Amino acid sequence: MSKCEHCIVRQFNSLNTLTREELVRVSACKTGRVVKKGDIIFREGEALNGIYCIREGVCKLTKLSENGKDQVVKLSVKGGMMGQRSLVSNECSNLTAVALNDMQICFIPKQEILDDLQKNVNFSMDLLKRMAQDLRDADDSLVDMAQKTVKQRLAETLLYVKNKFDNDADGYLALTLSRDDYASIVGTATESAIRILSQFKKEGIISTKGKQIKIEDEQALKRVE
Amino acid sequence: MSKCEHCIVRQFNSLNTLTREELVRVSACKTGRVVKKGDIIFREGEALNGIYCIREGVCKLTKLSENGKDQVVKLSVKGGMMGQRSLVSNECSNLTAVALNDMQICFIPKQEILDDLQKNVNFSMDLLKRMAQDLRDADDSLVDMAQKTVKQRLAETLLYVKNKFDNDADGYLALTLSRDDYASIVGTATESAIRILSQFKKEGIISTKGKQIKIEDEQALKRVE
DNA sequence: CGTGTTCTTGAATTCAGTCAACGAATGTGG
DNA sequence: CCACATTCGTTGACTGAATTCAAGAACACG
Repeated sequence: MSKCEHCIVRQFNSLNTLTREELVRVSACKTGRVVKKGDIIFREGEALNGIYCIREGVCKLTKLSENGKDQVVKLSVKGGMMGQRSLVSNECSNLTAVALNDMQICFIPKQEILDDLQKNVNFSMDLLKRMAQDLRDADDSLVDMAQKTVKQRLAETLLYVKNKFDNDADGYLALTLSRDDYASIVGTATESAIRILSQFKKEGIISTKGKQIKIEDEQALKRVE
Repeated sequence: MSKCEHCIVRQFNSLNTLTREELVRVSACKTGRVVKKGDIIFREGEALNGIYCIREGVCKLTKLSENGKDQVVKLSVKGGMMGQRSLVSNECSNLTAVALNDMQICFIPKQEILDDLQKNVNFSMDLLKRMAQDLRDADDSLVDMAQKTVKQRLAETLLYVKNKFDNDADGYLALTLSRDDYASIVGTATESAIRILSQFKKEGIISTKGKQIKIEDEQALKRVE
């Protein structure tokens, strides 16, 4: 298994602030894992005992609402970390992580990270900064969720996916999500999401091929109200 | 002005992890301020240059959505801190703070806090923990916002206010909010909030006297769906 | 091939937002 | 202290948005 100190993915997250020695120690106790599309990495309510670092692939972090529907709270991608929040507050996971792709992830045990947090101010400050950013993002999403229509949120989600994952060679969104996933990100019923997508299609704003989506008129999406 | 090292409010927030000397230094550079009900403490987009510590009173943290409506993201109370997120990520404020009561607040300049964050691991870890908790709360709210009905959210808000602020001598909620505030917490139109409140009233779940609200049947509120 | 999942559409219904109007409460200046 | 203006709370009627239920088509997979 490759070593953390040589891992390029690290540059995208807080682990980049660790010293060489710290990385070597982390590397020594980490474990790798391959995850297939659709697999659950961890579940809401589960004790995590460490953090995950995503080497490859994408996953969704969801939370089950009381009415039994999953709500996607965040998408995590290559270079991302998962489980920091639970680790820091010493709680069980608040979210469920499900792979949207085939993935490769690393697991770093809790104690190692806690030690580094205590000893390396750069690390704790970086984690603090990223948590602050996550908090801002969450607040922004909250406001969108509360104040915008399903149509607006879906338009924003499409733009988000395009910006974050770009297009594939044919111009389709590089990250392919099911209609269900879209609905669960936007916070609506699957049929509602589908209905709006087909409306966008009719208006020439997007085109589709199976579950793949191509954005034809980005400006129009930005103008949706 | 009273000194931080003697301030009892500190025990409710991260400042409690500071050493006596650090507190003395903080105390020396802090400034106090009295804020009247309805006053704006800081605005979205404003540079904060420090953090606020609430000595007395309650305020709402809101964010303006694109459609021009304010959404309440959080209520901050006695002992709470505001502005940490912006300080940590070195950004302008993401939220507007408006006093719901007459308040007393203290302001501690940025540099002082940043120094302490660098030097005192207990402090940075505590802040990290609290930020993690805020993030969890935000995620939970997000899911509620996305998946629950206005009625459910309003019921939860009433329960939240009761639990967090308790009742006054007559059994009315100790924190009196305007119908507008309730609507803005729940993320709905004022009339919708009013309509549901009068429905609760008709069902004997709550009673009202002017803008004051008394919860008559807490269990019924918990059962709302 | 079936068989199950995912996608799609229709119709009926419920939910929530908007506009309009009015009374009650609150605050202000004379 | 009163008259006025202003805000806040309340309700009705209407419209549009979104959910639900139902059913069929397309697709994926063993």
